[in-house]
Amino acid sequence: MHYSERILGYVKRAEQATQSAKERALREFGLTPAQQTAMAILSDHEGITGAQLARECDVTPQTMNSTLVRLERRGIVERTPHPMHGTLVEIRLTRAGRNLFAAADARVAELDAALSKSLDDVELGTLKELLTRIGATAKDQ
Amino acid sequence: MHYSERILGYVKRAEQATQSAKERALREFGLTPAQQTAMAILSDHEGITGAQLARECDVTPQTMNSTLVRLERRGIVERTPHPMHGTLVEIRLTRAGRNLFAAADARVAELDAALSKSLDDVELGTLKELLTRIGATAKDQ
DNA sequence: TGATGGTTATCAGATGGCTGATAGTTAACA
DNA sequence: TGTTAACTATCAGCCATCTGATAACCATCA
Repeated sequence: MHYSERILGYVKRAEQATQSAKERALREFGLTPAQQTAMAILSDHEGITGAQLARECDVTPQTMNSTLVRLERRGIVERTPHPMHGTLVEIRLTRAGRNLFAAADARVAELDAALSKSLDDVELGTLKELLTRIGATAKDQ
Repeated sequence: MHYSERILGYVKRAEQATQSAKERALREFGLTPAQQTAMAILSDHEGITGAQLARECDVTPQTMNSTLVRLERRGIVERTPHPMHGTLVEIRLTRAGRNLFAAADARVAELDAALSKSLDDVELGTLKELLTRIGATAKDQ
């Protein structure tokens, strides 16, 4: 199989194109795709820890920590030591963070809708299913 | 649409899982996915320039340059000034680079075959087509 | 001829991802 | 009780990627 026809390449190219579109959409908010993803999880899980957030975003705790440092510097999230547990640090969106997220997420939702419109409903479901299956297979390798 | 059901996320997760599998497969050769991709193009395009290689790999010339610096340091590629054109630099795999690529690419082909086996032939074709379409739509955004 | 614009290579600096390592905390159990 | 195992946070360093900037070169055409 020539490398240009490998499924690995198809997935890679599609991801590059879609994430790049997401990056362009987020630029006006000063956010990167990774930051927006972390904020989306945070908006659903008040007071989550960094390690849990990393698992939800499917990155390492170290990667998540570096993202959080940047978001904290800008006053988008705040980290407070857990009241009972000595090691844990609870993470929350600040008020400014919630406002920024609401605006940015609406823009991302708009992009996602535009992407989805290039496929009909059946195709969209098929694509999600096939991507899930091939992702699961990859994890077993 | 809740963020967990967005097509952006499905593509991202699948890419992360498959590229991570590729990274694990390449580790024994001391190569990263980006390096292997550049070597694959080089093996097909003897004497290509950095800018052309960047376009083929769909990255910026700067990104490709940093990858080439690393490959050159390890004696995997060589860069020689174009005989006629003053600015251009021709890039080639060295003999060692060709040998390394042959071994590493066989391993990647094996991984790709394993991933492909989780789908039947029709599904594989469908996946490629849908990924191509959604990627093209993303580029228009 | 010479100026303009497009291409190439490459430096610098930021971000996000990884692995490896360290230190502290908690929980479980012999 | 004390030790061990697991988890958490975080530092350091590497790689890949981007944007922005610079310098050199080439081609075209007024």
